Amino acid sequence: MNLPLRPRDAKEGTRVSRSLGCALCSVRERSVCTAMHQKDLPEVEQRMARRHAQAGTALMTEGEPNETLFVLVKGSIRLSKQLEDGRRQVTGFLFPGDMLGMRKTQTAAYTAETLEDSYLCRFTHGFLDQAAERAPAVSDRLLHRAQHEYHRAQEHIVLLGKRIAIERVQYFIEIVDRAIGHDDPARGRLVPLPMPRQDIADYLGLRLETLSRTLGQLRKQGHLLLVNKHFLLRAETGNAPLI
Amino acid sequence: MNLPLRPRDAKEGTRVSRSLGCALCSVRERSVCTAMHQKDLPEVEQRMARRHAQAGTALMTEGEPNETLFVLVKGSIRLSKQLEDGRRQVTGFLFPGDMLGMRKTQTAAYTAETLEDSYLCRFTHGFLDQAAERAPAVSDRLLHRAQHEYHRAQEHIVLLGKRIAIERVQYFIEIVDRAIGHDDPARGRLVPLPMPRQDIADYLGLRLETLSRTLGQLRKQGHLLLVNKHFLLRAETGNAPLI
DNA sequence: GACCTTTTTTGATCTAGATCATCGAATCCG
DNA sequence: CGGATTCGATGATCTAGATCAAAAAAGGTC
Repeated sequence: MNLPLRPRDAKEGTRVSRSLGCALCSVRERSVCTAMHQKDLPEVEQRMARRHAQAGTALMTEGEPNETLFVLVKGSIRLSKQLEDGRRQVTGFLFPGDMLGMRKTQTAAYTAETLEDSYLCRFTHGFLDQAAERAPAVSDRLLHRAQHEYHRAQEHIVLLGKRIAIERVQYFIEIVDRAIGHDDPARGRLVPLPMPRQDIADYLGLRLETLSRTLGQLRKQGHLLLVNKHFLLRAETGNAPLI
Repeated sequence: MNLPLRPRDAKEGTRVSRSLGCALCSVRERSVCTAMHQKDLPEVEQRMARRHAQAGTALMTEGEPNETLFVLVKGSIRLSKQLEDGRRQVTGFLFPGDMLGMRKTQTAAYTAETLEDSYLCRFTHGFLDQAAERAPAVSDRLLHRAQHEYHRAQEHIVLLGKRIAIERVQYFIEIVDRAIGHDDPARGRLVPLPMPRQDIADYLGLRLETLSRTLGQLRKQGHLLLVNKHFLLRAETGNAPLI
């Protein structure tokens, strides 16, 4: 089978990212930037910092202060919280268009780390406050995204509180598929899984072994095809098994 | 034992609520209102609606539009989400000072119902937008509370994903104790539980029977004293068992 | 107060998923 | 390239909490 390569080539990424101004940004309509006045974009471009972050970069650390808002342009981020005794819960994943650090905080509630080489735009909250004064839609946009995160968290709560293992795994694949998006029709139903199995298990409240067994079960039942560690192919919804 | 009565008498409640203006409101500093200009309070008082809601009133329904922001002044609220097949997950509880409906929505993500007779202040989002233009702190306040809800949801995710039954129950008592607060020193470590056991179980991702057994276990071990269905007395932290 | 309904507690048993253990497959690196 | 290391899959067994069943309390009603 001919696998599409993940577009993670750093050099190409850099070029693309630098060549596109805000006006052409692929995630503009999902982020705060959409709320800023068109005429302010040049200043926005000047005041914000574009940043390439290698896989594994901590953007925010539980318990430490955070001063900046990040807009994830390309890549993916893992959010997690640590228990006193070392148990770790992954509380969410962020994909292109998602934002991080909607509000300045003294002690961040969670840790955020890139899962793969990623591109981000950074804004200081000082700049955002100014922007909000000129365009009140900026505040609304931040509130909108915060609310959105809250609703995702509530779905996660339902998942952990009420769903059995196989439902959790299916729902997770659904989420990633929707988040990474059908914007590329050539991609078909190929779902990328940029995170290791342990992260998925820690997100789903399952042990690694249970996740592995459940994925195996879904594969045997023809619901999906595990292409490799980082890609799976979903079967058509309904009952047409793959292969 | 001499139990303090729950202050749920509707007539008394009404009198208290009506006699206090915003300036004397017990939850003002926790809600949006703290962000409004002092001189605007008379208009705020005129434009908002005070409301007494009986136990069991639905303030917001999953899937239906919501136009108003509520500030809970007295009482408690249950937030829940329903699965297709009827399974229900309680996603949160609100206590005095908490807010609901930070943003106007076409389809609410969850249902909110009062657990006991409660007092609320209602604001239309139209009014809030005006207030935000005059005082930008209003927007920030809403964002702050939305963020706060998100962080609570993340704690809930950790609870459901990583904690065992006894930890969940202890953590829940801790939350309620902190939320309903130590503002009344005479109350001591008496924790009110305004919700039925089934709601607590549905919040904790446990079956009713498991919750009941776990509470029994904590009681036997001397960590708490079940005073009656709606009140329990916590032992001092550490190891001094009650009784 | 006696009767009925609802809520909570307690008991007996079962099972989904955890835990422990091993093996195979990628990935890394000199 | 080959050995080391990390990551994922699979097998055997165990257990926390679910499920099924029933009794005991707590409320409500006439």
